[in-house]
Amino acid sequence: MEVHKNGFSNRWKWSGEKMMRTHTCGELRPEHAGQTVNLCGWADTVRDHGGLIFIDLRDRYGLTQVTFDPHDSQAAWDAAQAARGEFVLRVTGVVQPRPAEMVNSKLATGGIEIRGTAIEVLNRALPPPFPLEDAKAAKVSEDLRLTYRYLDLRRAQMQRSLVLRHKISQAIRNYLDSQRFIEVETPILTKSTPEGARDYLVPSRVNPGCFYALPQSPQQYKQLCMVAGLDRYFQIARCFRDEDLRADRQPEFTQVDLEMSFLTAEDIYSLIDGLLADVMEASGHPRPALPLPRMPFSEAMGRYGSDKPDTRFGMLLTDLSDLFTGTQFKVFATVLGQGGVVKAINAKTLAGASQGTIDAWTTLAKEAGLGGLAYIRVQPDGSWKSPIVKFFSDAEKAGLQERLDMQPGDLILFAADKVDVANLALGRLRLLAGEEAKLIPEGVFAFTWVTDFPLFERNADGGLTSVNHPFTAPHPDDVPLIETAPLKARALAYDVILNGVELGGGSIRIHDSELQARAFRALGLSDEKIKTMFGHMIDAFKFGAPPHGGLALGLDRLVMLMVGADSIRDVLAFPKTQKAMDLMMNAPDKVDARQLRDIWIQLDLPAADEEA
RNA sequence: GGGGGCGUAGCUCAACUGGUUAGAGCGCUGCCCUGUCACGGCAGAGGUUGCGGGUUCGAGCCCCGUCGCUCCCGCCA
Repeated sequence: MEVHKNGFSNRWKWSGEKMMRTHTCGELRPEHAGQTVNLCGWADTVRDHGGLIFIDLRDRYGLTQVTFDPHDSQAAWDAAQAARGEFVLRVTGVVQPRPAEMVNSKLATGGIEIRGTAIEVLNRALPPPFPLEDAKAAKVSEDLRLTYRYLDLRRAQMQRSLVLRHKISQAIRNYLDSQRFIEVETPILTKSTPEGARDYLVPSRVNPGCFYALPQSPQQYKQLCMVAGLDRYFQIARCFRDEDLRADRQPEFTQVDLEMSFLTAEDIYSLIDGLLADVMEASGHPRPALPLPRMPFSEAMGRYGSDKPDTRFGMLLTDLSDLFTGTQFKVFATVLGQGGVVKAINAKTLAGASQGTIDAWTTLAKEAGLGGLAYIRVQPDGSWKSPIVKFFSDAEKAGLQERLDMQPGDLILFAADKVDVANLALGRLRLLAGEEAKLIPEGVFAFTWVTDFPLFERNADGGLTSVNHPFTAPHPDDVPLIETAPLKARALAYDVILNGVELGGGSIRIHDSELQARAFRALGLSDEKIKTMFGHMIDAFKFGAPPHGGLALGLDRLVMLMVGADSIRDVLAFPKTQKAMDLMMNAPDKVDARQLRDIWIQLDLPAADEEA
């Protein structure tokens, strides 16, 4: 079977006379010479030379040049004069190879052109409000592109992204099918739960005062699928979270959600390793070496200052606490005396960073909780320029020199604080400095697993929250810590990271109702609350729940990284703005008072907004 | 909720320190043009400088507010 450059097999062969087109605009080659063809598409450009008119006809598959010469057909030439950009056209003509000097090597179809004998304007078009050439459209303000998204999506670049997204979804489905997974759809109208993000709520007409929630993920359903004995479940599932947006966060997004029974974490790692390798291949990238690298959470935080380490470059955090034990430098001595740490990164080549840059980084370090940002500039002659080195002993200087491998041109940035604060601050600075120093290579795909996440963390109210979610199994060695030292307990939880972006994560779940109850109690949930919120899960686990676990991958982020986009908006057909608006549909919008009455909603808005 | 950036013709941008009639390229319209593929040439139309208020003899420019888009923190896996 012939496979086209666009990746789609050529399954269709038109011959019926009712068909509007015989070929697509990306298909014709010199071997089609002499054939009479029909093409349909949009006028990409119209170049009218007076006597001779060129129209580049465009569809999803490519671009084909059609010529209209009055000697071929006076009527077609007359009609072609009316064509304008983005008109929808159907042309009839004869495929003709181009003489060597007229071949357009930039076009897949550049070896031929169509000598047009008839043209039909299927639809006229207003001039588009912004240019549809990729190079120009990339600079157009995004709100305009979003308002006319159907035009933005005509661009080759956008179509490539959507096609690749489809290819990736297909690769994932094929892979999981080959691994005995079955795709199961779970409800979109479901129940609100207290953990996690803010829910999108949907009022119930037939149950006054009650609300569904849109799922933040199909988490509970997929676990219940395991209790049901489905063994291996997956779903390419839409998820909803009512939180503020980012370049990589939309209010609705898509997860590759999966769950399996009778497994260990190793089974998940190798399963997802294979899946990601297939995704890379489907995206036209080389398959990564397997198994993908792994590091424990403690190492990610300690060396990269992040739970989603960007392993494309070094500049790792170096712990200098032991070197400065007993130092005369009061700032370090005080921190160390209180059980804190002194850590540093070597921002290679950035000794010449402007004071403005250093000031900006200092501001950022303070936002991260640091008291200030100490630094050393290593001068071209190897000497150190710094407000703090005068406090260092010779031994301390020698130790720094050796551990940080300080070379002329280097900039050393110090953080002295509680370990979590120092890691977080240096982790952020590392990313900025790495970018500033151009240390982050293009076109590299650095995957890593982060394993052994903590089970709990302290929340703003001083209580405990699940790092992952409350069904996450503790590490078997750490079960007793749930009551005695919950913050020290590790979880059987893991994230998979690509280039510093969290692609997804998951865990082995608790399948024992007793252990699950202990975990809920550690979170400070009352027995009554456990029953109303999670009673169905506890009940289910009493009926023979198998050991199970799983993971969810952010499909939007995965596709974004595969196509090299900066935002998941670029790989979504119809994304929302930062204020969660759909500018094309103008959603959300006000609704009729009667609709509100039906669902028992009464608005009590500030006076300024009382229309509607 | 907080901090930063942006907002001038359909699009992308320019407009000195606040100073006369707000310009350019692309696009659009008309005419000319038979080998272009970023076609070319000539002519032309097109502006509530996001919106509201203020300062000033005078505001695209300064101040206050507001709206929209965007990046980040908080929030969110």
